[in-house]
Amino acid sequence: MSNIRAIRGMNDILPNETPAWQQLEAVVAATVRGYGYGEIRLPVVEHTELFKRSIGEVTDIVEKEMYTFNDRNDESLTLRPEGTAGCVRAAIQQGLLSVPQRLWYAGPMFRYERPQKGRQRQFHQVGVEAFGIATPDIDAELILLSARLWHQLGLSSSVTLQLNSIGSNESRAAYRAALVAYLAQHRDALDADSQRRLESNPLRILDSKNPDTQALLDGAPELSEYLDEESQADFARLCELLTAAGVEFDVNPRLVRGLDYYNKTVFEWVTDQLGAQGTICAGGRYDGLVAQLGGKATPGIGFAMGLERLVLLMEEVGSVAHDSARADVYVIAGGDLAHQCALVQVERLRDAHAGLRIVQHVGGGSIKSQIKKADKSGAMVALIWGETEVDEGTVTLKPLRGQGQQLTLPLAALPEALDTALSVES
RNA sequence: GUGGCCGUAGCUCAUCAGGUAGAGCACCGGAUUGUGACUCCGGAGGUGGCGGGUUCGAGACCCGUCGGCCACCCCA
Repeated sequence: MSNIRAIRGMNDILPNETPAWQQLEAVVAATVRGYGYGEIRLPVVEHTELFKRSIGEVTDIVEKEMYTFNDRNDESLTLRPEGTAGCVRAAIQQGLLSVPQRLWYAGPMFRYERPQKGRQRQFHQVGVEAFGIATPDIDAELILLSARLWHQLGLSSSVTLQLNSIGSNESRAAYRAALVAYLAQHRDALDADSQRRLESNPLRILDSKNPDTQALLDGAPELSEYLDEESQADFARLCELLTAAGVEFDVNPRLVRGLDYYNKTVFEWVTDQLGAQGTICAGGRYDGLVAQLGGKATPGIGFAMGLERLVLLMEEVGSVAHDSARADVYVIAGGDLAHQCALVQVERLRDAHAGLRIVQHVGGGSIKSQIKKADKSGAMVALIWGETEVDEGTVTLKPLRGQGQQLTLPLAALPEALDTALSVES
């Protein structure tokens, strides 16, 4: 019958792709460390209720994109569609919020969406969250951190920062009413999706891609006119700090968020090099979320970035440092006895040369075919044990790149000879 | 959930008025006795995504289904 395939939208990341991921992950880990953020590791599965209460009941994520199921105890569980909710839950539950906290995490997220470029059903995010700091200096810090990441990854010239403030819940509610009032007068001019959102989530109409809808919005009330004083002041301060730090940004008054918990600062890093899924990183403030999930009122702010999209972008701009070699040294043996002898010596070599990639040929075959494998492995040198070498207690060192000469030497001389061979050839 | 394009060897792709498939790369072996890269020779590998239909006959036409890509939508 037909073979079992991976689940749609849940991709294998193959050995030729993992170096880019490792590169990305290493840069992220080093950068967040440099800002004093601590890593937190969170479950992939949470109570469904957590996401309903944080993301919002009427969002698309909760309504139609979550992997929700009942466990054997008949409890409704959900594969996390994003990381902030779980992070906040853990911070409350583990009592991390009595002092300001800077946290980060990485891992797979799950959303039932139609797969396309830069969008899959299991995808990976890195999230960075800061709790207990209400002032906009932390907003600036997070954005500077993200900007540094792009710099480290060679992506700075490929991304731009979109910035906005969506204000307090009260000011946003007032704006929402005004927007609905305006759009309701022009209901017929709205596209079908926007008409539907008029009831469910009118602010989302602001970032509609429909040109007619966007044109209609030109005459609509502006969110910025409804901002409360504090939000205005904080946003101005944030802009000031970013400018002082030399971070360029575009204020986009129609930038909103698809998750309900955001307030005040929202931002997105976008690129035009990935097609339709151009947001590589997005976040904002969520001052009400901790209290909403049962914790003591604590301000919060954070962002998440999509690792698949970042890897795509890194490949797009050629900032992936790929080295095709899988080995530094390839070990060849002629016959079982020689293989056994080589096996022992190679383990000693690994003791002495930690970090060196030593691949020992297995599965037999002629010396010729083994040398072919050695060549294809990308190794700089081959070590050969044949009958002669075993009898004489020697080993043959054959350089595979450059014009070094092959030589047979006593085992005791091998470590040093290997060092020189590798340093000369590299 | 909607739409467009697509689904032939491991990979990239071809072929043909519909008559039961080919190339390049990769892989394996050989070109005298234990030595790669270049070259030459040879070999293996496909129930043409899956199921049904039309036909004397289908990979080629039709329908369905699954999958892929892109876009809508959504969002990281």
